[in-house]
Amino acid sequence: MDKKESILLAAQEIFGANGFSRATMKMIADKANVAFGLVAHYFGDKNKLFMTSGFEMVNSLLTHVRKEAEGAENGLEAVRAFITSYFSFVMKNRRTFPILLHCTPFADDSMTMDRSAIARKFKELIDEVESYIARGIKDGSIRELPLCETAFTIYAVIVGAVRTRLVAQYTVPNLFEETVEFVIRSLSAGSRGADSA
Amino acid sequence: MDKKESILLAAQEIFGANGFSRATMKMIADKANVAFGLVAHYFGDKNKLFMTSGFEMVNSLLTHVRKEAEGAENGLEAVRAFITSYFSFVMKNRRTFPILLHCTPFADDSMTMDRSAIARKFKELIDEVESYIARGIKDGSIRELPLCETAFTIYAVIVGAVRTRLVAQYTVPNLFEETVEFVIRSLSAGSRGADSA
Amino acid sequence: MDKKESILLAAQEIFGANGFSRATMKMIADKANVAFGLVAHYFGDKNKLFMTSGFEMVNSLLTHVRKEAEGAENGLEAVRAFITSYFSFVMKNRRTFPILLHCTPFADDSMTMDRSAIARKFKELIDEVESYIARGIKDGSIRELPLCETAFTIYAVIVGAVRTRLVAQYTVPNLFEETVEFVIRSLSAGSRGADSA
Amino acid sequence: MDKKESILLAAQEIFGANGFSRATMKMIADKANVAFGLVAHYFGDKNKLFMTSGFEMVNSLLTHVRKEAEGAENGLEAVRAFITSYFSFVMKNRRTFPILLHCTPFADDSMTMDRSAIARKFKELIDEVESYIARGIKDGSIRELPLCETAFTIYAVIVGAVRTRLVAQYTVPNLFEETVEFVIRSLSAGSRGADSA
DNA sequence: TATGAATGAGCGTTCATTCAT
DNA sequence: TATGAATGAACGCTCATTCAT
Repeated sequence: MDKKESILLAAQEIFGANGFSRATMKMIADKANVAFGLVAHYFGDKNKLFMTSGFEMVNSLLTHVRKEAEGAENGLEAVRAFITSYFSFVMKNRRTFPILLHCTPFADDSMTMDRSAIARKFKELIDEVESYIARGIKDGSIRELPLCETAFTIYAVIVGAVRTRLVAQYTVPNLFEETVEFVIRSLSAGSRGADSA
Repeated sequence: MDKKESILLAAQEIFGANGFSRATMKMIADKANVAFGLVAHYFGDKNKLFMTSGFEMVNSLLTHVRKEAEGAENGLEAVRAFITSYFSFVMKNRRTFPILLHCTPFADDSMTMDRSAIARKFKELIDEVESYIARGIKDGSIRELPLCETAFTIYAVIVGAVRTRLVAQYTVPNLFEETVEFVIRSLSAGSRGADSA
Repeated sequence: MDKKESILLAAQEIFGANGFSRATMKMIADKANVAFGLVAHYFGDKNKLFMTSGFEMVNSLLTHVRKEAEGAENGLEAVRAFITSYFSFVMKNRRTFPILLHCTPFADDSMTMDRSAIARKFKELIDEVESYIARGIKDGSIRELPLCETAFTIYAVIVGAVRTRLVAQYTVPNLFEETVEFVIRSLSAGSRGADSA
Repeated sequence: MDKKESILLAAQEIFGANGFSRATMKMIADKANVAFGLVAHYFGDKNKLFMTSGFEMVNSLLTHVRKEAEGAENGLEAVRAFITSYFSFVMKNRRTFPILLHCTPFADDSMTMDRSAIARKFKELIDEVESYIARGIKDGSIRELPLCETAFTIYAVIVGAVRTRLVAQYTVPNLFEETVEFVIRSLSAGSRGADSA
């Protein structure tokens, strides 16, 4: 792994664990085992490094969830696949994922950044969900619901659950599994919701 | 309004808008129109002021939602009243509420604070939801569901929706209303969920 | 004990234990159990309080040592009585005496104060010693020695011993007793010094 | 002279002239003609800089006095050489030596520092004196005296004399010379003390 | 490509002092 | 006599940034 790569990885970990403000360039350089001058050399200032770190992560996430959802048999199952693979991506990248809790339009840290660029990027994820819902309504697996609001609500559920798991660290054994069922019940066109699951 | 009170109000606004790290004592003193030395005089250091600001807010919130939920006819309606009054409290206190997006076990900022005190305080809110669910299962208005996971999921939905509205600022016209229906559908014991609503 | 008196006592303890810079008006007010505004009310600013505290102490010391030394049978014994009573005064006032380690021309703290006033005050102590030496040379109990240098050296020995005991806190069991003998041996006109002791 | 070195020198002067509390990092940086951030860059915080400044000085002192005392013909002369060279070191380093009046177990400033580290360092000086006394008693140049108490008393005399000269600034022409004779008389095994001198 | 010396704005905090009550 | 609210200068310290090597 070359030094540039190790800086990016270190940045994701440090920003994820500390947020933008508390993270320092020196912490990142130390974790990457490079001279701290090299960080600026490759990535410019702190803001740019933060954005680069976050965008690289959200692109990985998008690639991951799209691949999992694309084989779904209907819209409802595509939503299920999206949420399930989202959570599995979170757990697989426990060390670096938290950068997205900071570099997100839903995050406090983002409030001093280039918000529109971040918002546009994350909108891709929500649009993905919205397309599954549209498909589900068409194929009959999802009941008639407003597209935009429902997509945002589903993403809000995911955001809330991930924060509960990674940040709040309350012990809730089957949180992720129950979150999936919670959503499916609410969407399902079939009587009695997700009982069959 | 005396100066002590105006400092607390200013602290809630400034912390809410900027988070702990970016907020400065000077910003708070300026907004409260007092000398910055007075802040320390009344509230001690920045950490204590942050905690005091957050706890005052969560206590107001608790009082508000409990009052609204206590007259509900059954468990399901109590959940509805909780969420509805939670959202109305958020909108009524748009300027000061955001302190709770930071002084929360679900917040990035809390990661350097006295997490257990915060976590205990917010647990009161989640326990409130859990009690409504238990009541709903008993009275037949809510289907059989795991108590703890469901309570946390509902709270996660609320957290996510509030963040979407206050932080992300995407334009989603009926987000709060649809969030309520989304939850009610998923909980409702009746066939076809919340169709009657 | 009235409040003014208790403030002075508290000031001596706090200044003695912390020195001028680290001592605060609030520490003094707290120890005296009075509102901190009262300190300034009675004693003016911090500088004046420090000087007042020190001068009150050195006057007590002067009164004490003069009374002990005045009955001595000869000059050498007067020196002995001076040193012995000086040390006994130190130990009897362990809590308040250390103000003199700070409000002294030999102290670091004094370097920003009105040095001449302090120097003049302490010169009274050294002049006292010098008068005993003069008397001893005249009555034959002390050998021929330069008056000024010897007086200062004796006072330096005392200063050093008190610092060793009160500040350095090395464990030296008979330090004060041996210090007295050390001085007497060096002064004594008799052959073989203080052997008779 | 590089900047690191000039900071250390400036620190010794500023700490020496003002003590720990009144000295400021800015004063030191200004005297060294560097940005104040550089002080922290090289020496960490104020406490560490103070300790480093003091320890560098005491090491120089130890090296100096040991070299002077090692050629002495007997124990008494070793004591004389120790005191004489101690005083000459003081005068040769008038600007920087006073740091040792503050970074000493006998100093008021030390009362908030890591006292044990300082105490241990200075004990080397006192042990040096003690070894000379032991040698003198053995070779007959020094009378029978308690080792520990006498060593501490001699060091106390030195401390007191240096304070009189550097801090109190009374005019006492031959203070250092008479201090040496004062000690020698008190130690000397020969009849009539140091009369031969 | 790689280093770390050097800078100084800006932060939280302390505290002597003043003054209305 | 007695109180403590109110002020702001000054402090130690952190850290992003620049730049010569």
